[in-house]
Amino acid sequence: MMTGHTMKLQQLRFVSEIAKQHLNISRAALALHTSQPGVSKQIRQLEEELGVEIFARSGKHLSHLTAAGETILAHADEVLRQVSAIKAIALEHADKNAGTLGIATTHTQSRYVLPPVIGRFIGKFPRVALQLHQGSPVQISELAANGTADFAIATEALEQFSDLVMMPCYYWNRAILLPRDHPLAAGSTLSIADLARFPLVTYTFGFTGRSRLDEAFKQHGLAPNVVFTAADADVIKTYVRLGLGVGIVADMAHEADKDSDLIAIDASHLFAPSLTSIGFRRGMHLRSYMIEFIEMFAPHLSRGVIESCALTQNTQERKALLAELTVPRYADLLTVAD
Amino acid sequence: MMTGHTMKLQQLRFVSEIAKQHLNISRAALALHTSQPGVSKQIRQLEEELGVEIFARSGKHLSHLTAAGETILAHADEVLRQVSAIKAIALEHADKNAGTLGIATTHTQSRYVLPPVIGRFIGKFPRVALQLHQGSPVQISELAANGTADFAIATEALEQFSDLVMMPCYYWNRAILLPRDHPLAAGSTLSIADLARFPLVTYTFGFTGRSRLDEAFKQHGLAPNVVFTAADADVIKTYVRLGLGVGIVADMAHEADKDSDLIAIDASHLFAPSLTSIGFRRGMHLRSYMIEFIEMFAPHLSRGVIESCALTQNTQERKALLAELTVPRYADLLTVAD
DNA sequence: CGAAGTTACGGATGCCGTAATGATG
DNA sequence: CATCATTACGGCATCCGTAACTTCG
Repeated sequence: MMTGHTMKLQQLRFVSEIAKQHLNISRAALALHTSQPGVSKQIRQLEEELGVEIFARSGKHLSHLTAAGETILAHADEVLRQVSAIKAIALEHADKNAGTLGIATTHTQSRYVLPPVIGRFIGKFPRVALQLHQGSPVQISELAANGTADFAIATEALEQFSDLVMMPCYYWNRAILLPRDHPLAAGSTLSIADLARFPLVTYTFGFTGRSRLDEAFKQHGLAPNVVFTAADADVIKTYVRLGLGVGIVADMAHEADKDSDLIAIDASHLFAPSLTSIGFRRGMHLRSYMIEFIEMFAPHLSRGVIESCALTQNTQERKALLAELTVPRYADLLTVAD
Repeated sequence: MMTGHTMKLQQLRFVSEIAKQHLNISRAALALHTSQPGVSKQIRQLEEELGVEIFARSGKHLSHLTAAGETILAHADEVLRQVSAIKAIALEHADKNAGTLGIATTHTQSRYVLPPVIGRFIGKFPRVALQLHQGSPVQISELAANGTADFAIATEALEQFSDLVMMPCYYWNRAILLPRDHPLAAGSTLSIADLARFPLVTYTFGFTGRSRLDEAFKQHGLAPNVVFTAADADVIKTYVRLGLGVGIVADMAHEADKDSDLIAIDASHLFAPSLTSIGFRRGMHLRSYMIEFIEMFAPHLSRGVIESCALTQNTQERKALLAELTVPRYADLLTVAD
């Protein structure tokens, strides 16, 4: 018989993973829990069947994707997306209300914003196992993009991943936290210049809208004296309490009851608002409880809008869809929820 | 080890083909050149792996698709489209200018319209093997939809197939063909009523815009006396020459030189114009010579427009794209070509 | 020499085809 | 009883993992 060698899904997985692993077959094999030689051979078989090289070799290394490979990769990824959609659909129909939900997000979200949402969620979907992954915005994006998590929720650096569909959830701003005996606690309305005069304690760069903060100072030609940074507000508050400096945190992080020993001053007149978004892989099948989660988290995102976004290939169209939404501010969400 | 049973492309092919064959596994097996038991078993395995029934069984028959099956089918079809795109891409890169081009069309097109186009095409692409499939409009659609042909070119009944992307090529109308000694040959401008008074020879219903013709008579409350119908204009002309009646054929079918023994009268004032379109499977990868073929056939369709249409999922958007085109009349195409 | 890809080989999985069985109208 | 799906079974391809080889920096 002829060596018909009909294309296999595995082979497409291999192609995709090799590309994802920067053309390193060994890494790809590792990531897919299989052997290097197996991957290598399947790739060669696929290339033989297609009659085209997908990867260009220089010596014993894969140097780059060929032109054909570039295009094939895009289609292979699409195939894999569809396949995982099929699996998700099957789960959906096997049991609408059971499954898993992986959320990758930052400390701010998981510590302050998500608890009430997740509380309601597990109340309604007790048989959905929740996994919370915490990390930097970049890590979060990767977790969502590679399927470790279903959703990414964060404020910064998520738009870069073209594989992710991002939807706006709410605008928020900062709160200034002061010890009760701090000089600024007495003053009237705060200015950027006031802040620049004191040591500051805030988020590490890349976290929770830190870049917006820097912009504001820069616009006024001021250099903030940031003496301490942390990735999470709990740590920041601790150091504010020690008198190390003035805390600038997301307003979500201020808890009136537990932080009553600190003075909190709204700083929305000082900084441009930041936008927190939720994202998921393009073309991913959203299980119904996933959609409900989004609705709980961001009530202005309705099932219809979400599904349209999930299906729309074109980034421009998606933007148009989303532009019609009225995105709430976090403070307003709170009053509604209570 | 667990029986992991990873989903196979074959299984998706089976699902798709069974659905296409009206839920008849035997037919599907036949169509895919394999055995019924094999197909049956693979389907069960897939269903087992997914944990969902795709097909609902009533006794020993597949009665319908389950809800899950409906959705899964759509994704399976998409996977298969992508896979065939990958194959086409490979061919494309293996040799840009070699391959095959299957065109399914009617007699009118293949006999009168296509010859000059195909002449130019094989001049430019001598290493592309051309296959011309002839059939009724419905057959043509099926040939294109199931991949036997790459293109469908026809006037009627192509819009129904949601799997096909149709693009308008040209408007055309009818010519009246008369023997030189026919009474109508002497008269001035012809009317529908004139035609109704004589026996007519024209296309069989369902071919080459026949329905437009019937409409015109019906609008005037007239019943045409169609004494003979054929699927092709050559046959019609033959019978006109025998004096059997007045011929009504597509204007493309009138050849001034070869039909000089007949009187030809333009009938565009009597009938509404018909539109000939070219179509291909949605999402199909168009090889570059295929795009050039379309450009040769319908110069107003540029590569950019064609590719946009091929990629656009949404039917509405496609309509919008096409609405901006100026579709020429066949007669005008001729003068440009010469 | 270390890291990475390819070749060689053996075992086990699993696909497919033939034949037999069961169910349905 | 004819049609169609499922079960049973055996052969054969092929996929994968281990081990040895090669090539490049």
